[in-house]
Amino acid sequence: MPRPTTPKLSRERIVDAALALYEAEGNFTIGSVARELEVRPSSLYNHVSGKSDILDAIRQRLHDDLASKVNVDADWQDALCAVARAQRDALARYPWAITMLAQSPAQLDGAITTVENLATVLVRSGFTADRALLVIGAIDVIAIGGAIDLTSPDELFPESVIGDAGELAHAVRRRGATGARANDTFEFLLNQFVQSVAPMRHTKL
Amino acid sequence: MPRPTTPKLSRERIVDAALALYEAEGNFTIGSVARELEVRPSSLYNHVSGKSDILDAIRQRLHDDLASKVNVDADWQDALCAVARAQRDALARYPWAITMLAQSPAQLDGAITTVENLATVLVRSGFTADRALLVIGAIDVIAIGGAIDLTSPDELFPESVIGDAGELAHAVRRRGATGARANDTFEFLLNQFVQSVAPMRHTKL
DNA sequence: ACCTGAACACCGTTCAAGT
DNA sequence: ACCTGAACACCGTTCAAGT
Repeated sequence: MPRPTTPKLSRERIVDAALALYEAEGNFTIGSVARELEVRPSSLYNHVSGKSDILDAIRQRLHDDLASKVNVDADWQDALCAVARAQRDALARYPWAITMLAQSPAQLDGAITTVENLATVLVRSGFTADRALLVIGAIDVIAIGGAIDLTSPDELFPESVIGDAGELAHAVRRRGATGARANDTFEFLLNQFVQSVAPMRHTKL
Repeated sequence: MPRPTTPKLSRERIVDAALALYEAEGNFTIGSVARELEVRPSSLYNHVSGKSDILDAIRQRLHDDLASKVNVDADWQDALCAVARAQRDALARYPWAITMLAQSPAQLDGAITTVENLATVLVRSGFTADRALLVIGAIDVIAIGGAIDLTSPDELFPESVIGDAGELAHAVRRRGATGARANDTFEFLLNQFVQSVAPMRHTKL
């Protein structure tokens, strides 16, 4: 049945399917997307120019997702922490995409509005524009690093490799089990950093 | 000429070639490695079990590289900064490998000795073991995030998307051009963090 | 306008055949 | 023990052929 009255495919449906497969399996092929949409692989090329086009669309969509999560109606500490957490969580959902997302952060879409909003909050709170940019950049680094750390194995320091003695052994063994490490690290770093920049307001560099 | 007196291939030579290709091109195929070594693709399978085996070997090697770069004969601030910078630089050389490296940090090799050494320095300087682990974890997050940030385009906020007005426009325009942004951000974050943990020594949580 | 089937170059991998 | 060539299943992509 070629040429149905209502098209079986659309760019959006293709990107949806690819993203779903990516979330579920960690990757996708043209063939798997086609199978998902009950279509032959070659059909996709009527709507997208190729796999890289699909990847671009996914990146676009993830960036929009990210930008929409930011609430800037809080004081500057909360705004910074909220953005950092939202970004880390969003990035952590798609660990395979972290590098991809970081490669072209602004440019495309809502990413820049996030930055603009944050900058406004910071300047309003007494940061110079230069310092605001530094702080925002640092928050980004924390979010990205935290996201990757979140995808690491729970025990960054497994028993087998630590042994029973040494400074680490005891401390590591004291810690709760699952997923806690990356969260603790992230919150610790984020809080330390945000606190540390508080004195930067209204002072000369 | 099958079966030369001295083998043309070895596991080491294969990994060397793959790593070189990865550095140069950002990826490698079994075929490209074989061509580099003037051999047919199937020959490789006498020395490695497959492409994933080569990737594992590369990861192994990068981790060893990382561990060897750490000097722990400094005071704790310098030790932390040195490790962070060494890790960021090493990771930045292989942006494609960052996720891969972060996935299995310890386990394999010298990575754990880096952590042990750092922990020793920190505890000697008055940190509890628990806090030392948190600090080391945070340093890791900073290094990883900083490495990815380093691979981002120089202008995280390109002119085209910023416009002429707004808080950002002026600050962005004031900044020097190339590669400076990521470095500034990294050093800023690193210094802020290291300073912020100084008061943690010899105090109760 | 949109789906299809055949075809192409390429990929990783296996394995019997050579020496 | 180690390299080779043929073969396999799979990948992304193109394009003439259908309606």
